[in-house]
Amino acid sequence: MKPETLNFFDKVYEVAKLIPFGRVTSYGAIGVYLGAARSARMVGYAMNGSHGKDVPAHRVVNKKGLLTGKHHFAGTNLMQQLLESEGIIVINNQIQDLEKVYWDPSKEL
DNA sequence: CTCTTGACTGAGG
DNA sequence: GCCTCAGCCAAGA
Repeated sequence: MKPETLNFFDKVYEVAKLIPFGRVTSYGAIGVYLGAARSARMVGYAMNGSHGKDVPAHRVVNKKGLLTGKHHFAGTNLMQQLLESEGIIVINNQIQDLEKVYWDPSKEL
């Protein structure tokens, strides 16, 4: 693994791991923190490799608090249940009180 | 190098 | 509120 390869994907995992319990963030927010503000899609794409790692991908949602990535989880509502187990209310694939649970790495770190 | 694919986002109808 | 379009950028074929 060359140092140059230690970039996007790994950084995404690092940030994801730093998400506090009971909080969520958006792909775009992570992208901004990584210096790739326009690469929100890449963040999500990177999450594809988050499997097998201790990356809480369920804490990463789109900017509207919508669980757009839930289809990548095993069950139909696994992602939602994981979030609810952390005290986050999710209704119809959308996070409630998003402002209260939102965590922006570019501001919190 | 070119083309396709996205777990995105914002603007417009 | 819903749907569509366009811009964005990295990785893989």
